[in-house]
Amino acid sequence: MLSIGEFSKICEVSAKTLRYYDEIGLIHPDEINPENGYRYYSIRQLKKMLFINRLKSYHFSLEEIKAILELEEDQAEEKLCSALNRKRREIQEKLNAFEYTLKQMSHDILNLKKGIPVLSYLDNIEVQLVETQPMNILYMRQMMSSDDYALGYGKYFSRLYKKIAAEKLTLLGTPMTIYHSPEYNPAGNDTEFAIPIEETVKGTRVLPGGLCAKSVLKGSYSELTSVYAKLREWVENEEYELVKSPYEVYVIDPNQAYRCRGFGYRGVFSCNEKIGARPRPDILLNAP
Amino acid sequence: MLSIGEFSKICEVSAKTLRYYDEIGLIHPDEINPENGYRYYSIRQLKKMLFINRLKSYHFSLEEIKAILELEEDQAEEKLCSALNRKRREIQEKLNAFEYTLKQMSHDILNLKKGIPVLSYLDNIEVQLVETQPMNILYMRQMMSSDDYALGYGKYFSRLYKKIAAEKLTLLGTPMTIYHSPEYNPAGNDTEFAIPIEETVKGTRVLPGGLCAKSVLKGSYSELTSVYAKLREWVENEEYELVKSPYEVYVIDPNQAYRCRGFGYRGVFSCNEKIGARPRPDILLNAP
DNA sequence: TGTACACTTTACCCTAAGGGCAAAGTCAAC
DNA sequence: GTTGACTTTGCCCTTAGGGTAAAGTGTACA
Repeated sequence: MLSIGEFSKICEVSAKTLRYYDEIGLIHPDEINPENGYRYYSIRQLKKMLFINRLKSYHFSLEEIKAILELEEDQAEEKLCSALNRKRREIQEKLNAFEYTLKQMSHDILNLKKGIPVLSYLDNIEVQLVETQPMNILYMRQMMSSDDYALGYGKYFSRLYKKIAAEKLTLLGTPMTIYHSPEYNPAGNDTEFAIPIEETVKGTRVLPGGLCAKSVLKGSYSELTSVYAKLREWVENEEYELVKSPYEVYVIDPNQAYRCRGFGYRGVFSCNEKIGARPRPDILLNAP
Repeated sequence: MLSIGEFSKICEVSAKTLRYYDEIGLIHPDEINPENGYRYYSIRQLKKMLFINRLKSYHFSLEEIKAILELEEDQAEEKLCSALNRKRREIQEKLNAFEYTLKQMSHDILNLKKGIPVLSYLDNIEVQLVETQPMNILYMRQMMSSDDYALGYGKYFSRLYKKIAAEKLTLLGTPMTIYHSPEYNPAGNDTEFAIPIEETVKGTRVLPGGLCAKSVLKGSYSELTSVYAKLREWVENEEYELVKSPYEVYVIDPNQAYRCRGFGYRGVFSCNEKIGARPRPDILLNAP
């Protein structure tokens, strides 16, 4: 039998870690001297420890590893395989996120070298007050969690486009999303996907016109929340008040980088100076 | 002025987070009502908050962000730029690590589908007892931290190869590393890089022959520690004892995946049953 | 004016995977 | 018998906040 120090050196794992793993029930020493509490590991346990290390290197949490180790013999292989596949997808996603981050960072670094501050685009966001006309839209309304959005844009817009094609309707503009939830909630947002069309059929409604604060964003999605914040800032400064669901119009394809975001506001100069924390979606909704 | 709730919604950051940032001195509300302690943020602070969010998305820690925010005006741009470059390299490294992990996982998954257990290679590690001959080696000995190894192999071996070329020496084998530290220490290991040659010149020594436990690994570096463990297991079972610095011979290029690892052991059947926790580098060192 | 409810405050405990340190007990070698 | 290496448990620490509670505050509405 090996003492904890010997076993730890063979496995290249610290003694502290081995004690911790014992505590959480991941790997229990084969023998514990009842007199002094010394832990003794058998060489048989080496393989288990190496397996744990392997799974750790695959970024499984200790809890996940414990679950894998406790699998019944007959289904172990199958479940391990599916766990590996799941984890591989997770890592692939993180990798993609890193790639995206790298792109953004490179963009910022390039700008900095040219002497352009990182957040300079904020000062370039122009907010305009516009009067919009009512619009006939084909829509689908759906609760969307924040995870759903990436896939959701493609899914729902392509459904709408299919319907337009199938029923030979007349396209009048680019797609848009209308956010009906009073505030952003990662768990779920009442989201409306819409495309302006000519005909009034089942599944269409009129998006009313009116006074609207408008900004056009040419840039990546990550800057969208800044535009949102800038619009709010403008609205506060100009002493307007948000009165209906904000919406975005995708000037180019939603999977591309050009977007246009608008809010519906009521032009009431005498109202309270702060933006209503909860927009009241009851008066009018304006288009950019 | 905006209450914490209003500011939090505009920035899409939780109120709890804002309080935390106040506590650690990252962003302090412009005004605090001395009567009730209510925090009030000005719209001017929006930009700072958006900047913090941007840096967070680049995986800067809050401490790093704080340091960046506290930079003097005149050097801010330059230091920000270098911080971004540093962080970009960090992320690139993580990305590379992820790519490597994905490769390994795919390899394991493929094996599992064929019915081959993940750690099956462990059972295929053959340990042999061999008698080796003394060898003349050209060497460089260096303290190496665990971070240095990736670059170190290339660096030191290429120096040795350059010397061999410059002095027209005769190559007799592939490169090897000898680990002189009594046990693995991430902070620094006494490491010897060596290449067997014919001539006895300055910078050569004789690597003594003798009894040696030998394993050949065909596989990725990540499996090396398992081979190390397997060798120790074998040595214990056969009741040998480690007596000199272990070493590795690179059958193919050290940047490729074939390696061969050997230990020097003294064939003493009567000695204690456990592997010495610290090998005693004083008797003999054997070649595979 | 009273009440209900939304909002804010501080305070305390929790996370994952151990690291660091201290005090006390134990083991093996000399 | 002594020394030094090893082991034990226990406690506090780490990141970036999340969750909850109790108490105080602000505002809209009847």
